[in-house]
Amino acid sequence: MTRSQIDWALWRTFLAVADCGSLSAAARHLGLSQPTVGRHIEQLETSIRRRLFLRSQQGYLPTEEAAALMTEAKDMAFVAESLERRASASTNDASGIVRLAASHVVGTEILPWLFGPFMEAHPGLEVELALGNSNADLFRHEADVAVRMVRPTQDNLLARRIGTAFAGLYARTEYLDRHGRPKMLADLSGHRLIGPDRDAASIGFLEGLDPALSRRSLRLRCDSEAAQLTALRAGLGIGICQRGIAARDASLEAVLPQSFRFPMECWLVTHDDLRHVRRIRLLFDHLASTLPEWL
Amino acid sequence: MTRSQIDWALWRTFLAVADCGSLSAAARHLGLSQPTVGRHIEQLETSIRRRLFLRSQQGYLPTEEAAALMTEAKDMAFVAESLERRASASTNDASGIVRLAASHVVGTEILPWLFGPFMEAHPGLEVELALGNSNADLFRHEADVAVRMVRPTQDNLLARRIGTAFAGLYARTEYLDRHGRPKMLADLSGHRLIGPDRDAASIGFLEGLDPALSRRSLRLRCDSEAAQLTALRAGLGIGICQRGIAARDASLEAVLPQSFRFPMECWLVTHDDLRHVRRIRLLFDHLASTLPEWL
DNA sequence: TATCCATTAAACAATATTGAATGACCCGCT
DNA sequence: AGCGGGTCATTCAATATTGTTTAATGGATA
Repeated sequence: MTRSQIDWALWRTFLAVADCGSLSAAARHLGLSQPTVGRHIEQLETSIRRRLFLRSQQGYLPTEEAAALMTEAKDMAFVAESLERRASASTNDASGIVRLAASHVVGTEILPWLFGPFMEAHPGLEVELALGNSNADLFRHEADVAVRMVRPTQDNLLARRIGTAFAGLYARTEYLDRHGRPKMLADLSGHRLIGPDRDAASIGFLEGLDPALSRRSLRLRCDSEAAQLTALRAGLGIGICQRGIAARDASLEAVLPQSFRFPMECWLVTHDDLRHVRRIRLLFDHLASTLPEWL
Repeated sequence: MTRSQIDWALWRTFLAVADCGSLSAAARHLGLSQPTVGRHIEQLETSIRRRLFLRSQQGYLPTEEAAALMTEAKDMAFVAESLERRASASTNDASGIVRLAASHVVGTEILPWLFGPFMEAHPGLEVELALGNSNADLFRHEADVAVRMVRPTQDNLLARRIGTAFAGLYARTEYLDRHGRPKMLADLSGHRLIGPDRDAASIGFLEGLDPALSRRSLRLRCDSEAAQLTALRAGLGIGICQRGIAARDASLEAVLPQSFRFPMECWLVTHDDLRHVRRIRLLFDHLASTLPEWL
């Protein structure tokens, strides 16, 4: 069943020391004393017969071996946190914490607008937003519900198709007034284009749309879509934006809307076994009903 | 960083009690005494202000709330185990435990044959086989390396395409002697077909190949592919089998090999950050070089 | 160079955790 | 009905863990 011999608590202080960089800092963070934290590390090191930190008067420096364990230790922390969160609220109460994962853009541009009436209706509920682009978050227990733009493949996930978001090219009206409005795709080459930097997925996606849209053809490159959006709004050039978001911004104007438009399926995802947890169900259903009109 | 307040060790005994069904059994299993296990549960329950077990003289029965936490608690155990395993062996030693995930069929029919020379060459290495059909195992830290028949979608995974395995219809020669050899697809309907039971993915897949292959057309249904294979070998009927496996079994004979043959990409997958861990790399490379000829 | 602020390490006392032992209970079996 | 095997709860002493305090060390700063 459980074959592990090492006290799980030791991993927790291991993580804290590695993150904080010193016994003392970790101790403050964990609410323990510096000697105990030191003893925990000692204990862990003798258990695994391996040195995890280089000691110095300036703090504890993780060895390579310790660094290799960090991702897993973090996972452990995620699970613990999630476990605690789920345990602290009843299954069928409309109270507790719900953690929602989404991309930066969706999380900043759309979601906040949807929470007003929801939080009004359920005063006991707390919502946490975990923004990022990884789809791993549901698996790593970083969130209870996720808004995703790709169809989830994993089983043991409950997914509902919310609708289709369309993305297109947009630019600030002032920019277009000054630099002209492209009439055809070829006109784009003369423009300041905004797009991804080194994110392989996005670049590949862009080139798939039109081979002319290589990475080098972009004048402003940034992997943060939120920053790209702000750049658009600042009038720096032409870039990709979701139609729904652009539509709600009077300063933005569509560019070549008929020749450049691609759909993105939008999915709402949660863990299978959380289906019947009241607070999660509430958020899930609320998003399912309100999100579509924002796409 | 770590917002959890609850001692991680408590979750460990929580899991043990829920799994074992009683304080005493859990205590034996954990190497603790029955009173401490009881105190742990008490402590956990007061921490989360929720009752996790129904007490009785016959043992501790998990409440619904506790049941809802089980998957996560198990995940925690997986991570802890994996952490311990990875920590106990040096990054650049050819020693320690490597855990390999694969389907039941691959794990029973192919992999054992590949380990001989490998374990000979690396006496310090221990190999664990985690057989199952879920692709979640890498994520849930159940394994270090996985053999998968679908292209892995997650990022932060290192995947190498091993080759293409072909699957086709096969039956035992005796069966075909007695019941005749189908000459065309339509002939199949008169035969005893062996296939999946309720596994939605497999059923959908089968129907996609040929609409005639509905679930009802199957005479022996079982979700275990290994059992299907044994049924084939027992001469119970016609079923799907990987070409490589069937080729090594003289009693099996291909059925309609030209009209029914579908490819499955075979992938070797590991975590990104484990690329440089010696023992994992060794297994990965060994499989990459020996597996293709067995497909 | 002297001082201050951070760190780790060591020693000892306070505290919390644990285990052993016990009694009470329930179930199934003979 | 009585017995054996399993369970849980309680008590108290043994033990292990923790915190406090101290001293020593290194780096930054004036």
